[in-house]
Amino acid sequence: MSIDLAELKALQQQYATKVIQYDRNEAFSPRYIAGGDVGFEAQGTVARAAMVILTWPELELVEYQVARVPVTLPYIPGYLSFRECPALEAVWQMLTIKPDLLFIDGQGVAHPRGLGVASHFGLFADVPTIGVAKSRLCGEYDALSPEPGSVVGLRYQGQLIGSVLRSKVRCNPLFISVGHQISATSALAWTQRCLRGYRLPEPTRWADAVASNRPSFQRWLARQ
DNA sequence: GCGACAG
DNA sequence: ATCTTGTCGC
Repeated sequence: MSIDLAELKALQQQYATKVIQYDRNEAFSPRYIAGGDVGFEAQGTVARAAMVILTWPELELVEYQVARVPVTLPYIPGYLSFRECPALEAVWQMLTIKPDLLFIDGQGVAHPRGLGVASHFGLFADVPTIGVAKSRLCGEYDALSPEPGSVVGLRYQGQLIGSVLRSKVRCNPLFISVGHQISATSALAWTQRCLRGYRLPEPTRWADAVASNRPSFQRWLARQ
């Protein structure tokens, strides 16, 4: 049976109206901040989602989980959340510690219909989320200065939908956008606060390390 | 019709 | 995303 994109599109438009783009609670001090990422294996037939729990403000890894779920949809630009959310939901339920804030690898509202994977999952899990993408899906932005820390707005159809941040020198910028239950200002601020000298903020960096079993994660495992 | 296009 | 080694540069 073929994929009914028109149906998924209608769902996105419906879900998008439920996304909260302001802070759930002003000036909150999170205890745990999480990161989520999804990879694929077995010729792309299985989605492998990883989530990590870090303490704030130390940003030390205290828990990680990995879930494998059969893929039900191919990658179609603009419909990524339907492909990755099932796996993200699976790892989410495995966590013994639920975070106060979750960073997701991908767009939040910086999406043609305002429902990137960070927003879609935040809505489903009812948790504040921030979308941190490594490349652009839609929108335009002015040239970015080479200095780390420089930021410019991401616009789409006359609206400000996110921020383009040079998190590290000589690295391509990050595309930050509201996921759910957070303001655009806070989304950018928390991303900056979670930066520790690498291109990716710690939550997303660790989630990627776990999902891909990178050396940094292997070393952490050995020390446990 | 042509180019763009998260992971 | 994934397939994959070395290599140039800070």
